[in-house]
Amino acid sequence: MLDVRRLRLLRELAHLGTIAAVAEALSFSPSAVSQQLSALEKEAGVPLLERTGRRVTLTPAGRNLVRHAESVLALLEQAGAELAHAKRGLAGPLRIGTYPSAARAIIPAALAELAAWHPGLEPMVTEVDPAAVGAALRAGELDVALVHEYDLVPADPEPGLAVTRPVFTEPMYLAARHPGTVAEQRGAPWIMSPPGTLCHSMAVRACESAGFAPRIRHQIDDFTTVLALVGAGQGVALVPHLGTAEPPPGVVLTRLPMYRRTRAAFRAGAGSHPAISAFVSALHTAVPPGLGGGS
Amino acid sequence: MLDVRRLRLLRELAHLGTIAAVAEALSFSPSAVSQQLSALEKEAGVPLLERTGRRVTLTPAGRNLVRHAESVLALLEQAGAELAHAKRGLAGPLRIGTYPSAARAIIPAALAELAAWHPGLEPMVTEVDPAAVGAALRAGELDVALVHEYDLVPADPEPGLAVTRPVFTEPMYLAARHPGTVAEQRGAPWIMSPPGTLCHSMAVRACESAGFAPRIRHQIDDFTTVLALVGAGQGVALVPHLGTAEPPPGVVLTRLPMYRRTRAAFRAGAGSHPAISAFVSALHTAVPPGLGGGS
DNA sequence: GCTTCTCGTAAGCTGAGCTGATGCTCGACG
DNA sequence: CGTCGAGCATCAGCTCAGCTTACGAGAAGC
Repeated sequence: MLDVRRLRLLRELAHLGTIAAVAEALSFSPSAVSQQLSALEKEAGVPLLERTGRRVTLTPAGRNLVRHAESVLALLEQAGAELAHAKRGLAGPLRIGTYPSAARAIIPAALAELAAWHPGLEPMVTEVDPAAVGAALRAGELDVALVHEYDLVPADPEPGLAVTRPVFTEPMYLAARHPGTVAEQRGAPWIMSPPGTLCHSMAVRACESAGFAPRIRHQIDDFTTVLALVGAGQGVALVPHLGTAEPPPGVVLTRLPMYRRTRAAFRAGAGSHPAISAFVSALHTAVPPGLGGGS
Repeated sequence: MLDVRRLRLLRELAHLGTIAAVAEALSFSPSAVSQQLSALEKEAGVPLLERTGRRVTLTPAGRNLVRHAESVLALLEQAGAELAHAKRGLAGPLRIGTYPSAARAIIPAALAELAAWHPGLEPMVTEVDPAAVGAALRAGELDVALVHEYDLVPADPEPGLAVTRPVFTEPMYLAARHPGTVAEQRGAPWIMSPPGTLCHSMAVRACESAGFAPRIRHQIDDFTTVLALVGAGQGVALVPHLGTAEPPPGVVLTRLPMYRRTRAAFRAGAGSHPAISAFVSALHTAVPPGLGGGS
């Protein structure tokens, strides 16, 4: 019988690419991961890893095994969730990951709602880098996390994870010193999130679909700072609704026909976990009027 | 994350009823099983076992968890099977369980067939009590086993196991000193297998459906002995075709409109294991003409 | 009442699996 | 072309999960 702990390591390897990263994610030493994967190969009887250069790649048999591992882990997750259903009175820690603007705008109300219904639950919120959310969920460091996606940036579903329908949908705004459209900002300096983030891709694609490549001057992630810079005449930016609370004087927001959708993500199979579904309903209740769920 | 080894113990407990039996089946000490199940309950956070008198029963939550455990174990089995597919050249041991008459009649030819196609395979045949076959398969002592069922005795599908379509179907015969029907043997002494066996239930029900309760004189399992007793005038009996090779002088066999079907059984998920499917095809090829597969 | 069967607990030991150190190989860079 | 760093494998050593053995308690059967 294949060892599930080892299958988990293999799955992480498939996602993270290197043994060192797997070790980092699960807080082991790389040596331990290497040993366990060797043991897994031995019990499989088939080579699963291939040393290519100074990294390892999965063989086709390995990738196939990862597919099965995903199913097994999801099933175990589901079993755990049903077990939690049987418990009377939800209790214990619930580790929540979120991105900054949601943390400010939605999370407090959602936690209050959650505490009202399930006083035994101990929610623990962590602000996490959206890019690392998947790994943190899979590694078991988080139970549920808020993730977002943009109209222009298709969110590829991460294997091993599942998401809810959108919890809320915000319109995007062009933040500038005067009202206008994106196309009219062809020559203006832009303020964007650092490359590699979803926000960055979204803004670049918005400009491209308006027919130009943006001239990027500042790379800032925090929308409050972004708006301050816009107010200081340093450029223009795209900000989602949650980032527009109290715009500084001089900043004009023009609503655009673009949206950012926020969903809750969790390990596949954990969707029926009572604590997670309770949190998701609390989220839905806590959404400020005007930001309907959308689909 | 729930521990799969422990889930396996829980599943065995659901089937076998007592911790001692589980320990026996998996060659542990009862203490070890008890400890592991306690640990499982602790990580589940819900009571799974209930002490009732001097045994334990599963709580509803426990039974539900067993359902999930079955799925997980089947999935792991399937993953192992696909892994074996990736191996070039089937090799290694294949532990086969069988009941006596099949062992004599079918197994030798099937093994020859199997060896011709897969010389690397090392089949190991064990004659096992049909009642214990399920436990032996689940405990991993056997990989595949021949099991049979009778027209009159519905075989309830054992959870955690799967069976093939019938490999062959034998007619049943009435063995007596003179040709005749079952109904005509109302007053005769009967020779049957010991109570608790499928053969026994089958014979009793055959008599009942002919309108009488049989007078049982001898309880013998081995069909060669049974026929010898019939020849010695000790009674009449029902024997399947495979039990009728070389009937002793004086014994007359009358074919009945009743059948015994033989199938191969294995752990759920293992049906796609190449060694098992190879054995099953070898079985089909080795079936003597006249005993078509049936359905 | 005594025996027998069952499960649970305690104590002690063994081995799976972890860490940390070391060495090798491959790619990047001056 | 040599050096350096990143990444993986291997080895030695230690720790703890989990096994066995021993014992006790409670329930059924004679």
